[in-house]
Amino acid sequence: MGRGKIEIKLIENPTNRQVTYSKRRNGIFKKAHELSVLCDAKVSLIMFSKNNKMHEYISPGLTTKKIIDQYQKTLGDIDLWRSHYEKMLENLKKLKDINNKLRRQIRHRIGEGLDLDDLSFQQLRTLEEDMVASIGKIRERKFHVIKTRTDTCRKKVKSLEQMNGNLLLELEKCVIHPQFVLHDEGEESAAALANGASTLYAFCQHHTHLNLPHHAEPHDLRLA
Amino acid sequence: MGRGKIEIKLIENPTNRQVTYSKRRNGIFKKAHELSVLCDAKVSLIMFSKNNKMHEYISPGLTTKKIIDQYQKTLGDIDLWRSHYEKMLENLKKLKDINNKLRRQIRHRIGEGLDLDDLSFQQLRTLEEDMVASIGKIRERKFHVIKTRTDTCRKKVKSLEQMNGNLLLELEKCVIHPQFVLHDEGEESAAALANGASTLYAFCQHHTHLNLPHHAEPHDLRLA
DNA sequence: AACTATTTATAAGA
DNA sequence: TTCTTATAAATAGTT
Repeated sequence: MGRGKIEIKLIENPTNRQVTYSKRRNGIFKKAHELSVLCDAKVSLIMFSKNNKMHEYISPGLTTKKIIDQYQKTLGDIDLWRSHYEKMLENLKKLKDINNKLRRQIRHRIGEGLDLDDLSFQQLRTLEEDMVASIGKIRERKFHVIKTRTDTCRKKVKSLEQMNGNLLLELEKCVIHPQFVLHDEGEESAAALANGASTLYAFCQHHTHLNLPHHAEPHDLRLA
Repeated sequence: MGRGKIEIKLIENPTNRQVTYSKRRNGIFKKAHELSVLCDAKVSLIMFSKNNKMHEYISPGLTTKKIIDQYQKTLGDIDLWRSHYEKMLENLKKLKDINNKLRRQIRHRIGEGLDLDDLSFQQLRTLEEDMVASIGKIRERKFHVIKTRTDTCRKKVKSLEQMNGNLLLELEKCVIHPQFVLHDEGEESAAALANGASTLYAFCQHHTHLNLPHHAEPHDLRLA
């Protein structure tokens, strides 16, 4: 009904669609109202546009709630909410069961007395074997972590030793060619040089001791 | 629209009203569907005739429940059901979370590689210590079970030995006082007695071997 | 939002 | 109910 016939399929043009929605919505509301009056029918008409704007019509003297209540009552036992609700309850129960089983499993693995009581001898043996295997895996992982750590540490040590060696070489050059050191202080250079060199050397030794513990393992390793 | 114009007021004639209801209902449903398709709108249309017959239309791919939910949400209705429902959803989520945590804990205790990776060295050590302690408890329980078993077994053995002894004594009595045995068979009693006695003795010995293994441990114990 | 040529819905009759 | 059909009503495209 209009200038041309249209196919009943989504109107792609948004403006067009919006206009049609608006016009037809009014048309439907009018028809709903006419039906309500002409036939004394109870009509609930709820609609959401594509952009989720809501519009509703409800027969005079009624509320949407009343209609919905009657609707649910009519559907009776096939009550959408009830079945949904019951499914959720079931789900909750299942999850709780699973939870309890998991907890029990953990308590078994922790070795809690009361829970061990309901394991058979055979089950105890299996559990023990499992645990031994698991501990093995955990230790493996632990040793891997240790190894990684010590490797990293050793690399650091090596690079520091190298650096130390280089520094010492540099220092020796300074001692052999005093003109590169303390040249600002003029006549005091000899004494200052002797002093400075020994201090620097001590410094090197000190840091060698602190940072390069070749034989002492780190604290964590002793605990392992 | 029809042969004549009608006033929008209750149709008094019931037949007429019913016919109009039927026709217009179809018309409205058709319009509702067209609106759904043309404008991608969500439409819920519920109606009750004067005699409470229900009819509904719902946009394709939707349920009346969904529409009503959205309706309530849109109105911001602080619907008891909704809050209840949402609490349940929350509950479900929490349970799932707990579930996952428990599973993770178990996987740690089982020593699953990927899950161990996210434990620190310190955590690994703690876990290992825990496991060792747990294994200790499991072993304790196992040994307790073993002990109970062997004790029970020994008691059985003792009582059976006793019984055996008693039986043998009884038997000896029979041999010494043949009048208590086979007295029904009259003249054949002497030969029967000799035969019977030896058979009974063999029987005892046989069962002693089968049921009283003093030195061999039960199968389960060897596996422990 | 108003107009209007057309299509669609439907009241009344069969 | 369903079909028919004259007519009222709705509305697509246009302004």
